[in-house]
Amino acid sequence: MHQDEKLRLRRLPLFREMMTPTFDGLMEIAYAQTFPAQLELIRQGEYADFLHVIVEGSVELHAMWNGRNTIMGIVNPVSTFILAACVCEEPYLMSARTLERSQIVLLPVADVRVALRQDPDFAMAAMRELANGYRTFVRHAKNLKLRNSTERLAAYILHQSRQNDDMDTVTLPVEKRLLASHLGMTPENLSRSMKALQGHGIAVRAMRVKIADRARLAAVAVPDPLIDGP
Amino acid sequence: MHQDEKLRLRRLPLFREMMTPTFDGLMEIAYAQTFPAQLELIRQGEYADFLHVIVEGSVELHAMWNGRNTIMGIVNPVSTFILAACVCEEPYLMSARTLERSQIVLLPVADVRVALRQDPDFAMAAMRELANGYRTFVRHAKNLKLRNSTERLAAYILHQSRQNDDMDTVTLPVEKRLLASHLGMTPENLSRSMKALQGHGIAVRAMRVKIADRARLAAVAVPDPLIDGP
DNA sequence: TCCCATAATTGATAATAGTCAATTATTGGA
DNA sequence: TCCAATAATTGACTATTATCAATTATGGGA
Repeated sequence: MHQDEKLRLRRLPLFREMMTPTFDGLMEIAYAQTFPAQLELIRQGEYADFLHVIVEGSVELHAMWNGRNTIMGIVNPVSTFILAACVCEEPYLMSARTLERSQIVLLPVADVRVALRQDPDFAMAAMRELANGYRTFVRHAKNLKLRNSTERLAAYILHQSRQNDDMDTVTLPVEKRLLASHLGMTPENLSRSMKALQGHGIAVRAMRVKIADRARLAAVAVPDPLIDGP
Repeated sequence: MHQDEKLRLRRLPLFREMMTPTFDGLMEIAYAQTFPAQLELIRQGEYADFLHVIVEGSVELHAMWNGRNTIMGIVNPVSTFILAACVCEEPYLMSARTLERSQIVLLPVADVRVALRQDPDFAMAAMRELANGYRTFVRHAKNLKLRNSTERLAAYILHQSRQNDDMDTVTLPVEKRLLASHLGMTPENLSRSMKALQGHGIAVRAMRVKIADRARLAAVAVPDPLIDGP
């Protein structure tokens, strides 16, 4: 663990407010590791051994059942994942795989649990982190149940734009087939939905989506912070 | 708050391990209230004022968007709901409505937050509660994305049986139209899926489902604790 | 016990989404 | 720069799910 990595971690909501001794204690036993692309970091059904913090690269959370597979989320730096399985001492519900070469900091769960007990600020931060994770999946489920696939895509594009300062051009952060899986549709259907939305305010060229008429796109998406997030 | 209500709350995972003074302090400002059926307790988009504990009756969590509506979960005694919105100080993502006459204990969020800071055992329990809620919705999303509607119904029936000591006769705990919404389908489709499953090991008479051939039903549902819960 | 409001079912049809196969783009390495 | 592997798109078709309308069943009060 280098000094500047420590500092980046320290800025995370989860670690920002914890006491310095607790933080330093955790950092001493933490280790950073660089993984190649497409590496399975976590397999669903196994038990948590480390809390993961992604420092560089990107990681996909996915789930499998009966030969089917779906992407449940994509994690970008700097953030933690699978805190819930660490707290519960129960098996992972999702697998995690690097999408590209990624640097990950690993914190042994036993030490994390000790730190949680010792440091009320850390505990409060973990609670907020868990509450946010909970809310993310409530939103995901609402999105799936209340919108059809074209509406989900429209909402996704608007939300990406919003995350980027309301820029009129959005560059999709992942391959379309991954995005399709995340949005709960097939790649073929994503393609057709994109085409359909070209009659509703967007223009598409490869990974770049230009929002030509925001109002028309919003009329399809009907954006809602209680689904799309703030 | 009567003494026996206090005791019932005290047995909940969230309150079981907290220190007695913290618990008693919370109970002093808590108040129990009985609500009629079909009463909207919480409206999505509003801010949390009370942590809710259902002591008797049942409550439905639902979400609305653009004129559409879906049931996200059903809460039975004795358990808490909307802890996440309390911790986050952010708006509710779901509404809550009594399904029948229900008794609910209300704990002002401000006091809950103070107790969380003061009592590490309570904080740890809250963390576990949030982690479990998180996992519930991960499972819900996996169920929606990986299974089709008949498979979801089959899995639901098997899970209900499992919850009831593997009894061969399951009595649906809610109206079919509510179950349909929870499972992400229309009532008409639930009806048709029930009929389809009659060729796969079940017999249905009104709200009673008899599992005649568990193996055949399981062949459709492919039960998985990582989706259906333990 | 009967009645009636409401829930559940059924059939017909439409909308939505998935599958398969073929073609066209794209992109990262030699 | 080109080439090959992979991703994306397209078309035809199928499967799944929703909608609408009509009918039948159910269960809680008078």
